Amino acid sequence: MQKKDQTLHTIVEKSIQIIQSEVQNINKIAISVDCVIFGFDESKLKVLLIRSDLKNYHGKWSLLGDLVFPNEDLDDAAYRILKQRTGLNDVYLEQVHTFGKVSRHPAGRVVSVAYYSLINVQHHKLNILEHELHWHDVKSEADMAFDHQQIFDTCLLQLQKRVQEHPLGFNLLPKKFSLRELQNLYEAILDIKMDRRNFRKKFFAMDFLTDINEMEHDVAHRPGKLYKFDFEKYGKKKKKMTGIDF
Amino acid sequence: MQKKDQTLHTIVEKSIQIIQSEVQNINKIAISVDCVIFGFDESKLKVLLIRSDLKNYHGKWSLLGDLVFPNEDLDDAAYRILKQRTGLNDVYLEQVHTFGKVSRHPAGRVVSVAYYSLINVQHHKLNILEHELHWHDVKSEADMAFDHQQIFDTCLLQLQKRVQEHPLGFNLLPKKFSLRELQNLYEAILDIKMDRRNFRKKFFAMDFLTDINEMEHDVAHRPGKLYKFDFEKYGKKKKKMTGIDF
DNA sequence: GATTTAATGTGTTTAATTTACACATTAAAT
DNA sequence: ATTTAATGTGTAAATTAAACACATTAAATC
Repeated sequence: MQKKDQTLHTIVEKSIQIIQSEVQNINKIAISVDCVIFGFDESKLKVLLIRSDLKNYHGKWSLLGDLVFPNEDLDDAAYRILKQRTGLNDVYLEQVHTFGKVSRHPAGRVVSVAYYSLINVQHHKLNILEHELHWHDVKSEADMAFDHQQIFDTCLLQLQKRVQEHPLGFNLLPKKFSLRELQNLYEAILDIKMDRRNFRKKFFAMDFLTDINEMEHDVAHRPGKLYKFDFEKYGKKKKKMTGIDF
Repeated sequence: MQKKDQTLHTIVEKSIQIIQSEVQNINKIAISVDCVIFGFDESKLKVLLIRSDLKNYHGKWSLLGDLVFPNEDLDDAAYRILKQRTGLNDVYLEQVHTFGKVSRHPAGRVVSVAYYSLINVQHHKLNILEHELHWHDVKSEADMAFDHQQIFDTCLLQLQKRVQEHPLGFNLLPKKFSLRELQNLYEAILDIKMDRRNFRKKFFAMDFLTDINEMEHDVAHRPGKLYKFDFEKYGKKKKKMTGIDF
């Protein structure tokens, strides 16, 4: 355990050196990506955080990020981090905002491009204990390093907005899900309660849910039917969004 | 004229050198901002472009951009460009997306943060002829350098979305405007026709337009009433946007 | 100054969407 | 057999969006 801490510390220190060599003396700007990785577990929206081990930020939580390589596309850097930390390919990933205040990073000038990502926690069983990773409930405040709280807030707001306009949410669920799970998901993301009947009516009216004639198992009450989201069908219809409303 | 061209050419070559020194040898990443500056004139949505003078892109149009200084906040860099090119302070400015493909810029690795800006062309009478600046109608295709077409498209889409959710559009209009001008603006931005009566009804129902008891002048028909947008009143109400719809 | 022109200003009806709301049913657990 | 905790279902009311036509006004023209 001590040895692991030592290793971590070394890695972190090395990272700092790299960042400093990026920005010191030559007085240039380094670029990093930070990923807000969302998961959904036990009807709660979670975010994947890692312990920071920088001097000034010891014990604080940090988003998952890294410097962008000079010969690496920005998006590829974000995918690399996701792969490293979760072992997952083909995750939903979306760029949100770039944070570029001069003094946002203690090690020097680092401009950070923020992404959020949606993963199915069922598929992700690895690496959590290996690194000091932790699924944090978004409703409880985490003590975050740097400007990571701001980055997180921005990404959560973006997710809340997007999830009402596009069927992103399904990336957080298993392929097969009940309508209760779907509603719990929306309620967790938007932090509101919804009427069950109207919720169901709305989704059935959209006509993108396929009844797969299976039921829930292992629930201590009447089991619900399971559905899949028909992405193909969705892709064919395009919604014209027209309506001034503010 | 030849002399001006010569000067321009020198400036451009110097820019290239700077960019190259940013990225060559040391193999680092440079950061730039590119601004999509929108204006509204003669009932048409316009974008401010400049002639590119890079070898490979001679004669093509380019967005207004520059490298970010190492000790300069990202947003400040965007404001600096706007001030330089339009002479305007206090313009509406919003970050949209960061473009970071390795090979997007011919001079080396440059990651560019795209912003769009909304200005009132009435206030902007300067600098157009000085530089090779040009207000380009967004509905006619411009032959653009680099990936600037993509950056522009992304920003226009963002504007179209935002303008339906927030009262941004007024930044493109004079303080006092008629409802026809307002409708022309929305029709130009969204590239659709709207019903005049329903449009008026909607804006009156919002109750953010102040009747200032003035009329249009110099129109060859019955003059309309002029209004102001009450930003203060708007600031007090906050719209809950809740409704899954895709 | 009479006429033409090109716009402004105004309401109602219909359709579509959203919201509010209650009870019988089911499978598992006790 | 009973309790528990959820599923599954429909309707009425309210709100919002869409379609649609005519009298009025000031300037420009004849």
